[in-house]
Amino acid sequence: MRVVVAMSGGVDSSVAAAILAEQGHEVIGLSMQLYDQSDPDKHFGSCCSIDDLHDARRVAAVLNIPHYIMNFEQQFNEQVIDNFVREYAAGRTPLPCAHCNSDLKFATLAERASGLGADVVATGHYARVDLDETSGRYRLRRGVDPTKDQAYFLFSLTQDQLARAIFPVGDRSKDEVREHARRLSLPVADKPDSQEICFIPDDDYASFVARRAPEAAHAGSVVDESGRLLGGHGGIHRFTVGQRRGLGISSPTGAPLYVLALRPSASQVVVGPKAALERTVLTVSGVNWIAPRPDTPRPLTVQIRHRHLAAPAHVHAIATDDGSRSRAEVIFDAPQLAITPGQAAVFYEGDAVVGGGWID
RNA sequence: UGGGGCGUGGCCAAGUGGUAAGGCGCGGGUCUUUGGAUCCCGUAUUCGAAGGUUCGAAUCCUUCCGCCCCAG
Repeated sequence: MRVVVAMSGGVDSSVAAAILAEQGHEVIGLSMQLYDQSDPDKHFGSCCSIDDLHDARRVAAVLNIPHYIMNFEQQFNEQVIDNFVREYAAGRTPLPCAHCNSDLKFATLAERASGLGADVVATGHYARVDLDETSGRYRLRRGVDPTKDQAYFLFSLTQDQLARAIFPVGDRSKDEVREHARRLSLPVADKPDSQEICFIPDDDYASFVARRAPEAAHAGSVVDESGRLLGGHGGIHRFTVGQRRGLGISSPTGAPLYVLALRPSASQVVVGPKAALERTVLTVSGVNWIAPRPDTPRPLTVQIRHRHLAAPAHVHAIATDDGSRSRAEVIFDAPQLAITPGQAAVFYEGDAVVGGGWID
């Protein structure tokens, strides 16, 4: 079978390509160029920098597979970065990796793959996909390595996308993947794991947002739940629900303060004690159902951020104004801390992703 | 000059005789393909200065220094 592998230049996607090649597939390596690489003053983060593209090319050479670089600057800008900036400007906390996956890797890239005559697209994600014979639907499951599982970032993949997706490292541990890379002498075998936001060069995401959305980056006030003024801030985009550090304010009681909510229209940051971060109910929009949609409350577990231990809850679809039922309500059995608008709430049944959506 | 208040780590600040809370900030760590996210650890031998009382003082007394408010 002809397979396109999205190669980021990291260990995981490199080993994914290696595994497929070893299995005898006709593997084509594809890398996405996401930034304008012509500006020497710009240096980029952990994914898809010029160095990463070189790494991908070197790995492809070792594996003896063809490798192409496709320019995705415009799409990345429009679908990932613009969303990122817009969300922060609106007082929400974006999850760019999820957009990058669904909108770029499994949408645009899959399209290009078809152009190359490939049947499927593989990535280095720690997740698994299989066909549920009884329902005829594809299932998305967590990766076997619980410390590296990335199913959370893939919740918005559609049945069509899942049908053509392969995750070769999903049933391996990170250690096994690195070992595999060393055995093949892949030049990226000991490359550090990526982290942080790949398109923010210096960790200074706030300036990045302020540059792209100056109208949203104006000063405002920090208030408590009763509206009492506690201090000022340099822009609502600098904060996220649940945040403790960086407020620069001591509470009158001496207890730590956490961001409870952001009010973009008033440019207000609302803070309060940790206990005030607890919520039992949330709603999500833009829901993608991978398993059949539950129209009545169904017991599942729900994960509200990466690295959050999915918590027991009842989930059911709710109708929107146009009746499309693209929203859902989640009622947790026990209160959860810092449910953050803009993040994804992903529903699981065991290790299978039932669906997920964007927290309102 | 008279009256009042206050001086606790870089900042806010609790503590009024029993051997320096807490928060912010900062440093380090954990975690991490979202979050200047969370979480953890560290951060004043010393309480404006000098004396005194006491077994023991940031806390009581004396003097001095500095700041603030009111009066003039």
